[in-house]
Amino acid sequence: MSQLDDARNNFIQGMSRIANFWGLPRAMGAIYGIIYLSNEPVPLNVLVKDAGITKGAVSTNIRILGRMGLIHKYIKVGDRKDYYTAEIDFWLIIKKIMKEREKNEFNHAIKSVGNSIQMLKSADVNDSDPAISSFYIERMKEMKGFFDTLDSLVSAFLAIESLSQGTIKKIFDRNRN
Amino acid sequence: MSQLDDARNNFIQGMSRIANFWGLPRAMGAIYGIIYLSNEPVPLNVLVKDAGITKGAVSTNIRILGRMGLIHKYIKVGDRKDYYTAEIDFWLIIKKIMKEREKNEFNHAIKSVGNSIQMLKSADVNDSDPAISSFYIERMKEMKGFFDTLDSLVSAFLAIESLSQGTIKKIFDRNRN
DNA sequence: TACTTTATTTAGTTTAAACTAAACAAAGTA
DNA sequence: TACTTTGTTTAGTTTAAACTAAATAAAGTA
Repeated sequence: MSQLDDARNNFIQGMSRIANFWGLPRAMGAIYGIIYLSNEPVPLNVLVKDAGITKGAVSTNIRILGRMGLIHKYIKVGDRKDYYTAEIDFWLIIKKIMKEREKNEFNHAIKSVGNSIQMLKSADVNDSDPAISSFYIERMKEMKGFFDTLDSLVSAFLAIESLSQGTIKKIFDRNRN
Repeated sequence: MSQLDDARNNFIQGMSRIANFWGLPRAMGAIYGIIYLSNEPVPLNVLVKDAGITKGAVSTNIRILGRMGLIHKYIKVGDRKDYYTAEIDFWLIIKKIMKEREKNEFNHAIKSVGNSIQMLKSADVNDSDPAISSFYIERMKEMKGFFDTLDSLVSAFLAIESLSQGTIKKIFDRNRN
């Protein structure tokens, strides 16, 4: 086991932990780490060996990684194997995930806050305690405001990042030693 | 079941889903939702009833919510019950979570990327392929740069938000209809 | 056509998290 | 002191996710 391998293993382990932190399978993090640290497209059988899981598990994990835009399928002509490369533009990954948030659970949940407000606003006045109703509306609006601001924030940054590759990084790099 | 209750249930359900999305117990989201939508401190027995889980489960969930700064314990004199109130300043919650990130798993994992780079830099030159080593370093630095930038970004926003309450919200509200 | 190689799907197993039920602890009250 | 009320801890159960093993599919090759 060379020092290079040690560093690589350490990195891959870190990716596993990050995945785990985000509620994703540890193996998914490891797979991304392996592909990310390869200078050539990686076939499935290598992932099976290096991540230490079966074909089936690699297959399902890699499909999800692909959907999230973290990896890309790469096909070599005259070779039936599927190869995979890592997306290395992390801002692009975030952008893709944000774009697809319309469809996802998190967005749906956030929207339900807006729905709840609407439900209260259109509630029959005679049938509901106005003090409670207005308290609910106040609290819910507070939360909705926060989510909307967060959303604007992220959108703004991704827009800046689109204008000129690496803008944000440059701004902050100037302030670092 | 009044329209008010419908809206409340809808909101609490939304909180459960958001919790679930972040890899937290659904019940934890529900508990926070219940407390958040109460204009007075909520005792444990109400949470048991409204969230539909046992005392034990409420007890453990509420401890974690407290650690995350999402709720606060509130003690009434001459009353042995513990009551709970919701922290409604979400920026403060983020700030607290960020401050405690030093101790947490995510930060540890991110640091491991920096460690891996160090391992490569201090690797015995004679004992390692320089092409692979420099490729590894390049990739790892790319990722570390991204994490550092993200970290700076979040810190900057929280600093702005600290300077004057609600600054960010105001900036974006101006741009909304 | 039969055989190989590869990826996906499926059925069943393992594992870990979150819960319940119940014991326990703490602290007041009769 | 015994009893009540409240919260926590613990042992065991349930559940859901992620995995393995094996069947299946797909597609090329002899």
